[in-house]
Amino acid sequence: MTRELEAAGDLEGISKKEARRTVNERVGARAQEVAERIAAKVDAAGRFARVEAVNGYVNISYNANTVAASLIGEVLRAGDRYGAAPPNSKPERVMIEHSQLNTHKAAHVGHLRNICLGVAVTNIVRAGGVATMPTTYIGDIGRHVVRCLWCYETFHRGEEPTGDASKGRWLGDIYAEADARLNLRADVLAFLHTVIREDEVFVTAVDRMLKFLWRTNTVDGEDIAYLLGRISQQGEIKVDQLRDENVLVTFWPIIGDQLRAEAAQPKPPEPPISADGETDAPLPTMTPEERLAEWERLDAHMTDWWPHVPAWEQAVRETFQRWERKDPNFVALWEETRAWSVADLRSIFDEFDATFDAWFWESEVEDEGRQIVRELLERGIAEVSDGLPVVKIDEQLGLEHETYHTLPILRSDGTTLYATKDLALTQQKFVEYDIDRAIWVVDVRQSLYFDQISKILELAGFEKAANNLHLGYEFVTLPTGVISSRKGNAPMLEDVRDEMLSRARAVIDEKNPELPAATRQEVARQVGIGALKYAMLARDGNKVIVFDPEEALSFDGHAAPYIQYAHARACRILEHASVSDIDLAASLDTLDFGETAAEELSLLQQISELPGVVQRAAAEYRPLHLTNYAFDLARRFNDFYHACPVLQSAEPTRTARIALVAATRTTLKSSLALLGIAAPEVM
RNA sequence: GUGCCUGUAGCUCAGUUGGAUAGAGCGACAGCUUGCGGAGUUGUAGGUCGGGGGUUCGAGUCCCUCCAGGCAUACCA
Repeated sequence: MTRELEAAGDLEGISKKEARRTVNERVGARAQEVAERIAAKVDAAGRFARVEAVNGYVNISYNANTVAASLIGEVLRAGDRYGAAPPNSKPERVMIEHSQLNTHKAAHVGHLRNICLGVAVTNIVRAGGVATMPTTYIGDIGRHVVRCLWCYETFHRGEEPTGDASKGRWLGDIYAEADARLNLRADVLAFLHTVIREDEVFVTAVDRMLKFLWRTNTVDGEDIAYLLGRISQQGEIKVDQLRDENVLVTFWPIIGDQLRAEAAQPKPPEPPISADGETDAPLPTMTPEERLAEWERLDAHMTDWWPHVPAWEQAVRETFQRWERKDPNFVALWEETRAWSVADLRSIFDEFDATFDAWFWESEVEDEGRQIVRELLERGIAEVSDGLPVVKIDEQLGLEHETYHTLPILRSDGTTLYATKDLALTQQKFVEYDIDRAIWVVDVRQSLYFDQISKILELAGFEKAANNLHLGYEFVTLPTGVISSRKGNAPMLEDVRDEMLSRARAVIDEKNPELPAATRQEVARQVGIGALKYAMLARDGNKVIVFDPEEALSFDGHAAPYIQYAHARACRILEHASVSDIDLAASLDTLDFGETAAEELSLLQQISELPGVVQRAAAEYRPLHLTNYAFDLARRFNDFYHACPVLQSAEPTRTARIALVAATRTTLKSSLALLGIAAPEVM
């Protein structure tokens, strides 16, 4: 009917939906009747094992042996490449930039998601038949590096890491210290603001104590008046409003006394929820214990750090200028310490199977970035606003509605921003490498930023800017809340990795103690890293991952070890069977399952779907399709394993089932490999 | 304010260009090994698919609207 309408030209220029409606109207019969008529016709052709009409659907059953033999043959021939399209069978050439780690700074679990995604997307797009070029972009210069080196020179010159910690890790600790020093005032003020806003007991108590101090006349009265006002109004305290900015150091112990008293008190009963379910105060974000802990953390350096923060900030600015004018001493120090971090980065990349066709460095695109900023200013695309070079993108595009806002492209002191460098690199990618598309695998919070970069380059007449794609993903949080280096609760990538490995090792030592130690070590690595990767990939990109170390470390259920275990079992069966894939391939002509079980058909069906799943995952840049596929495949294999004896069954079923197991093993391995996950043969 | 994202079982999540009775895992409870590995497996319990409209033969899926939460929004990266 569709064909008739097409021939008559009735379906031209109308939507799919309208077309379907038109067809339905012409058919003029109920779906079930149509299905029955079609079923009868198809059945008459005699090419299928069974044809039936159910609920308006036509179910067609194939001849299992014929289809199975052809499918299994295809899988065994393709081996590890089963599921992949021929290399470079699509004309596109794509650069995938991911794993943008920093030197002089430790990586955390958030970076883990990026690495896993980047590796998997690269594998999958390549398997989809597209030429891929994985690249990374290392933050080897910028504010964090300057802060780290300032702290190193000022407080740790000549020191060396102790114990077996790497120099890169040690440098990361120095960066964390620099951050803590420079952020002390901001942290203290933010903490006070939170406590003042959320805790009325605190407000009245501190208020009372301040009044007492005022009467004793030991500190500047105006400052006390200011603090009293802010506390009673539950507003923010601003240091520049104080006459003596060190006055907070004087009050700090008083605050601590009050917090200690509150934490020591027995918990007040839960406030009764009123009938309408409303409570008058917002829920506090910190318990009394947490408040005290945060106070104690800040108190450790309140007295000795607070007065120096402004001078330190000035020193950091000066250090920045040393980089800008390429002070030889500073550059030498930078090169030496950078090498320490790079060694660490390489080992992380090795461990997570990230390989790159090119490494880009922030330090190498600063000059080109400045050049582009100059051009943009000369051509009137950029302008200087309040001393700051910016592009008013909406204005430039003539957009009425605020869409792309305004992007600063250089700091007012002439130092470069991330944007300065990205403008240069983005252009460079297309100019120096023969690519059709460039993908950024970066946190979704930067999506506006990448739109801005693309639009600015388009404004500058760089047409290929439209071929940039930001593959965003949501961030990783902890069950206790958003990761914040301020609170110091972000699990470091290396710590998480270490914990996964030792946990995996403990499990295999318990389950399989007779394996050689070296094998257990290697299997623990494959299982531990695999579980970590799967946890990072088995969630859609637009969902936040709540990273619960306990859950990620559990090897039960919907997780990589389940799939790896299915693979190990399949390997075991084939080992007992002592048949090679070649022998099996030779026996395919006479393959005979006998009466096929539902579990066998279900497994065959799943195996046959891998190529399609790969295509879809590649087109959508979504490894999630493959994590789901691999888990489903493992589950169907387990169903089969329990329902259908393989080695104990009689010929010719025995050989047929062995062939099916072989095809399953290959497909499991192949689909895990696309995710960057290893498939151990024993575990 | 504006833009983007999210809302499906107690918890964590799948759900294909709209298509058959909305599925897994975890947690809970009750089973399975005289068989190729129990990191397995069977069953039970658990659902106003955030609310309300609309389009359609048919909506978790598409459109509108409202609610709730998150993120972004000029010198962070």
